[in-house]
Amino acid sequence: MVYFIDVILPIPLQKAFTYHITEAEAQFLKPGMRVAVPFGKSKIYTALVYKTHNNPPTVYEAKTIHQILDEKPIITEMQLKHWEWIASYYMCSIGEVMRAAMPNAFLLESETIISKNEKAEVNDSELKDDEFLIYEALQHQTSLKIQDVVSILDRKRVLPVINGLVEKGVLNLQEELYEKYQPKLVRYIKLHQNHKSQEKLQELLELLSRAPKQREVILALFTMEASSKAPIKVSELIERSGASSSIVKTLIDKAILEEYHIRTDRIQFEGDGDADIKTLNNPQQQAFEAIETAFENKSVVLLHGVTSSGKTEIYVQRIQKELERGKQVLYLLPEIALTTQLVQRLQDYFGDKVAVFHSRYSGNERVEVWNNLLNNSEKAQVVIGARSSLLLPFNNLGLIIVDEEHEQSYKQFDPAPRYHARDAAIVLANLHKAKILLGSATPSLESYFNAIQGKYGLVELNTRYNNVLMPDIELVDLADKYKRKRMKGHFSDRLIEEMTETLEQGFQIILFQNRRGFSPIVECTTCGTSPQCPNCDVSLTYHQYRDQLRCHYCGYNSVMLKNCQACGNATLDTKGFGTEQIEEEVKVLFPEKKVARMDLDTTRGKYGFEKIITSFEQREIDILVGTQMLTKGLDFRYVKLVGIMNADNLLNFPDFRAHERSYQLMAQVSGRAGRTDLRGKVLIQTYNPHHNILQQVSTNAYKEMYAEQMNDRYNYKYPPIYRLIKITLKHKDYNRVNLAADWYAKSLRQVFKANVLGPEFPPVSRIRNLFIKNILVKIPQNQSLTKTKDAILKVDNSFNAVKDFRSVRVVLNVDNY
DNA sequence: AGCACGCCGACT
DNA sequence: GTCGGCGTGCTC
Repeated sequence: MVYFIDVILPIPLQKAFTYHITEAEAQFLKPGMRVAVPFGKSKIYTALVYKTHNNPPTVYEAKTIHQILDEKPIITEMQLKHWEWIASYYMCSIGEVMRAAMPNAFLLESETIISKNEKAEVNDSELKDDEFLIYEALQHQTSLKIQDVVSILDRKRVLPVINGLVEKGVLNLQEELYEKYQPKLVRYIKLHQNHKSQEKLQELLELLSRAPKQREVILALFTMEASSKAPIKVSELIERSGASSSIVKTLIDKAILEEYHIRTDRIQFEGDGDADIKTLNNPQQQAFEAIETAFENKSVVLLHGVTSSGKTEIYVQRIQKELERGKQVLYLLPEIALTTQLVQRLQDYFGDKVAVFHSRYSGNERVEVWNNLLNNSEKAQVVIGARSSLLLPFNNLGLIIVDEEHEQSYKQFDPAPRYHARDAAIVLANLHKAKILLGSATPSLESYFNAIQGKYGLVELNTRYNNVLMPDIELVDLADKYKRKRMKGHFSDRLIEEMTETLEQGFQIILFQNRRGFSPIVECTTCGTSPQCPNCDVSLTYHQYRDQLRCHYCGYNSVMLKNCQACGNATLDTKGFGTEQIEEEVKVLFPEKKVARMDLDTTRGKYGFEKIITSFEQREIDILVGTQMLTKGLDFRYVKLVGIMNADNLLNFPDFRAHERSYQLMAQVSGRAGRTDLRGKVLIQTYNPHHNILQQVSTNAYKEMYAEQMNDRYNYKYPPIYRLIKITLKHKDYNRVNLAADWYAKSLRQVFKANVLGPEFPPVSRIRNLFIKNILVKIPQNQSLTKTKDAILKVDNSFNAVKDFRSVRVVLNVDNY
C-alpha cells in the first residue's frame, strides 16, 4: 500500500499539493498537523495536513515530506471546515486563509546555510576574487547565511557565485528550519542545595562577612522566602536587596545561589476577576430576557440599542451564562475600540479567563493565545479580539458577540481572504452550534433587514442608561451663516457660543471632521492647476505641521511648493479643510484651552492612539478634533458637546452606502455627547439642513432612515436586496487594463447580461502607478450564489489563458461593502 | 506568493 | 564585458 497526503500551503494557489509518506507516517499524521515539505527548487515550507489517502498522482512524482512538526493537530477540524467556507465564499485559496489565520511563528521557513566542504582540496589560485572572499570567510566561521554572503561581496546577486563553488566541491549547502516561537522564560533564584541545612547556613554567612554586598543579598532572599512561599524572581531579588545583577551572578557562579527558569505567559492579566457583575436595570433586564427568548428558536439575534444604553452590561451577563455552562465566548470588536478600559472592565469580572487578541500583538503573544484556546485552557475562556480572532482554534464555542456590528472595518479588503468578520462569525457559530449576538446603535441595513425578515431575532433597547436623554441635535445652515457673515473660519457663531458655554462649565468637546491633513486640495488661483501625486491619480493634501504635500494613497510626500509648477506664479491657495486646520482654528479661538487631534497622522505607533484617549479621559485635553476614529465605541464621560464641522462631504460620497454610513457616523459621534446625567448637545454644520438623512439623525429616526434607504436599495438593486461581487483589474499600462477589463466584462455579460456594471475607473483611477478598473456583478436574490461564483471563476480561468492579460492583476471581492 | 530562469539596457 | 532590471513560468 502506498500513502500520500494532500497539504495546504500558505500560498494563493487553488491547487492541492500531494506528498508521498510512509505507512508509519500515515498512521501518525492527522489533518491539522504541520509538516515541513520541500517546495520548488530548494525551499522548505510549512504545510498543513489536509487529508491522507492512497491515490498516487498520475502526472507527476510526489516528493516525500521533510519532517513532521507537530505531535497533535494545531488546527481543529472545525477550523478546517470554517476555512473551506471562507475560501469558497470569498473566492480565495484555502492557503490564503491559512496564512491569515496562523500566527507567523507557526510558519517555519528554511534558510540556506553555507558551509565548507572539508574533504575538498582547494587550490587558492583557482578561485576568482569573489569566490576567494567566500572561501576565506569560511576559514573563520563554520557557516554563512545567504545574507552574510551578500554583505561580504557587497552585491545582490550572489547565487551564481555560490552555485559555482558548490559545483567545484568547495561548499556544501543545507536548508535549516527555525522554530520561531520562543517561550518566555523568567529567571528565578533559590539557595543552592549545598547550603540548605542550618549549620551550613551559619558557615555561609560567616564566610560572607567580608563581602557585605553578597551577604545582604542572601539576607534579602531569606526575608523574601520567609514572607512568601512563592518562587522568587531574580529581578525581585535585585530590587529588594539593591544589589547589582553582577553580584547575584557572582553568587550563582560560586554555587551559593541557584537559578532556574519557568515558562510564563507573555500576557499577564491585571484585573482581579472578582468584581461583582452589575445588576441590570429594568430596560436592560427586559432586553436580556428578550434575547434569551429569541435564542430559543433563532441562532442570531440583533440587539439594537441606542448609544449609551449599556449594551456591554448585557453582554457581560450573557458571557457569564456561557462560562457557567463551560463554554468559550468570542467577543468581536473593531480594532480601534479594543482599548484598555474595555479589556480591564472584562478582566475585572472574569479575571484571567479573558484573553485578548489583536493585530498589535507580537507573533509569540499570538501563539500563546492560540495554544491556550486549543487546549481549552482556563486562561482563554473569553476571547476579546478584532476581526482576525475569528480564525482562532475554538473548540467549545457557546457564544459570539459582534459589537458595533455595522462597522465597516469588519470587512477585510486587502489582502485575501476578503472576509466579513460578522458574516464569517455567523458561519463559525453555526458550525459550533453556538449563539451569536450582534449589537449596534445603528445596525447595518443588511442585518436589520435580516432581522425584519425574521432570519435573525430582534431586540430593541431604546432608553439610555440612567435615563440620560438623547443628545439635543441642532442643524446649522452654513449657507445662511456665510451669507450673514456669522462665520469665523469654519466655525459658525452657534458653534462658538456652544463651545464657549461648554468650556465654561468645565466639560469637554469633540469636533468631528472626516478628513485629515490641513486642506485636501491646493490650487493655483492664476491657472487653476493643483499639484498631483506622481504615482496616483489624486491631488496632494497639504499638511501644515510638516509643511508638506502628501498623498493619502501611496504615502508620497514633498515639500510644500512656493510657486505653481504650471504657471510659475506664487499664487497657490488651499481649498477645503481637514482636521489639522480645524485644530489650528480652535487654538486661535480658544488660546487658553488644550486641544488635541486624533487621526491617522497622530495615532501612528503602537500606543499612539491609546495615549490620546487616556489623556482625553483624564481631562487633560479640553477639545478633541478627530476623524471617524472618534466614533468607534469610545466612552468619554465628560463630553457635553459634539460638533460636526461639515456633514456634506459625508453625504456626497460616491457610494451606494453613503447615506447609510453618514447616518451611522453622525449618530455614533453624536452618541459621544452627554453620557452622565447631563444632556448632551450636538451641532451639525451643513449646507443642506433639509437633507433627509440629517433630519433623521437629528430626530434619532433610525427606522425612518431604514425604510427610506431600503426603498432606494430595491429601486437601484443594491444590497441587501441584491448581492455584489466586485472585480478589480490593475496594471501599470493604461491600455492594457482597458483592453483586459473590456474583455472580462464582455465575457461576464454573456452570462449575467444586464447585471454586469462597468468596467469603470474608480474615483481614484491610479494608485501606486497601477491603473485600476472595476467591474460590478449584481446578483438577484433568486440567483444561486455558488453558480454565480463558478461562472465568474470560469471567466477568470479563460482570462488567464490569454497571454497578454496574464500580467493584469485581478482581485475578486465578494460582498465588497 | 516566492523564486528561478532568461533576455535586455547601463555602468565599473 | 558584467550587473541588475523585469517579464514568464512553475511549484506536488
